[in-house]
Amino acid sequence: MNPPINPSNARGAILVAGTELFARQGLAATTIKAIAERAGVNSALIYYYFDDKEALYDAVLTEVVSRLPDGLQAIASQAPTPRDALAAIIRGQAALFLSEPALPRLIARELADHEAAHATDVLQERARRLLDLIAGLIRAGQAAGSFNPAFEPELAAVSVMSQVNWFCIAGPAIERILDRPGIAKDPVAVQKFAEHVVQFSLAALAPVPEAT
Amino acid sequence: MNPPINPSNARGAILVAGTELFARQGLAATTIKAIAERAGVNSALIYYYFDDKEALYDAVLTEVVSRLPDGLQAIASQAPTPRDALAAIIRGQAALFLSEPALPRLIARELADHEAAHATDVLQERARRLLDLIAGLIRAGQAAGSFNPAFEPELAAVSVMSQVNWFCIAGPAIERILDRPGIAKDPVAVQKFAEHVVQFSLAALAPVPEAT
DNA sequence: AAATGTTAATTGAACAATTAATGATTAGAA
DNA sequence: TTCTAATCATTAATTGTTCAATTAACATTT
Repeated sequence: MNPPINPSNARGAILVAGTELFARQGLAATTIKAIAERAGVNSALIYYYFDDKEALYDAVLTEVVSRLPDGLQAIASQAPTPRDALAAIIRGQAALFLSEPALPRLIARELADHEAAHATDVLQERARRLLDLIAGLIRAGQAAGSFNPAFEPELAAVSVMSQVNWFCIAGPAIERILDRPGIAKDPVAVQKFAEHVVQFSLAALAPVPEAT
Repeated sequence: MNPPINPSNARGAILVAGTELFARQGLAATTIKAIAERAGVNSALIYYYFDDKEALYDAVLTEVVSRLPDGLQAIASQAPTPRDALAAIIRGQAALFLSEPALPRLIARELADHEAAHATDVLQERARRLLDLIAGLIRAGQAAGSFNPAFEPELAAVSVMSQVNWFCIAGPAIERILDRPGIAKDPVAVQKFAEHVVQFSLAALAPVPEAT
């Protein structure tokens, strides 16, 4: 149904250019002319393929989101225990942000623009499935005695996801603040942080050992 | 040095209107005319008080940030233990976002715009102080044996802060996804989540009880 | 108190540049 | 030929910004 985006044809080039510019500058600050120039295309051609600027923005957003692999459900169900499943999801989410560099910035903009939300449905549906998956996993782990039942599963799921999400969205700022250049875009460093999140989250969810 | 912003004079009204509109729509999507109308002021007056649109944006950003109470350092040093200090900081950060509703959205935009960053210095300096404070606290707790020394203090600090930050920035989306309206703006609900973050983070940082 | 001069605050009108969007038109392929 | 893909030229509206002119505020002198 969705032909894979091909930058060598005009429509694909427009989508690619739009993705980069919208991610970098946002909807309002990005001009149709700039997208056309970057795509090596006449600006009127954009209106041949898309209704208007907003429609192109929506198309970019859904394109980026739908290009993401969504095997997280499968990955989780393959894992032997809730702990392993959770770890795999965290690693997978980090890999996902690495695979699509425009994603964190587009998400940050959508969050800030939540009133004039654009392609919220597709983005939000994905987020919902992910949160439900994690919350269910935590619930299962609690029932099995491998997670601390004191936590509300939904809130704990937010805690888990927020770490990777925030790290990727605030990446450039974190690089400067911690004075560790590359930590947010270097795949090794990102995966290392994901590993830290795994340890941190599993430690948080660990059942309390019959404390006094 | 900074007279408190007074919405009853023109300059203050412009700053207030600018804060709301910039937070809601961003720099490029917000027009000078819209700010002037909202402030009940002629649009040319904006150029009497500020050099240009960007200067107004910078002024808004520094205004919002500098209005924030920054007693976190004091709060932390008053706490008897690193655990208490960390808990107080988490609660304080949540209260801070509640006190300044425009802040999370402005931050999200600055993060997305990090190349064309505007008033990064003032915002970043605050973030740096906060992260350093937390990392130092974690280090101290590790040295005292009350925190698990396996964690890198800086990364653990990011993990702690990211939860509240993400919750406040992604608030409206979380409301819809979890189908819990009000959870992101209702002070009680936000403080409840902050309490969850305290429990989650302290559990994560707890020293391991001599496991096999 | 009244009048005056001086500075600050505010406005209306206009400008130049940019922008999104259209419609007519043309090259190329099926 | 007929349909798709692409360009050119243009438009109509918006935008940030400036500037001269006007009003309000205020201290000083009469």
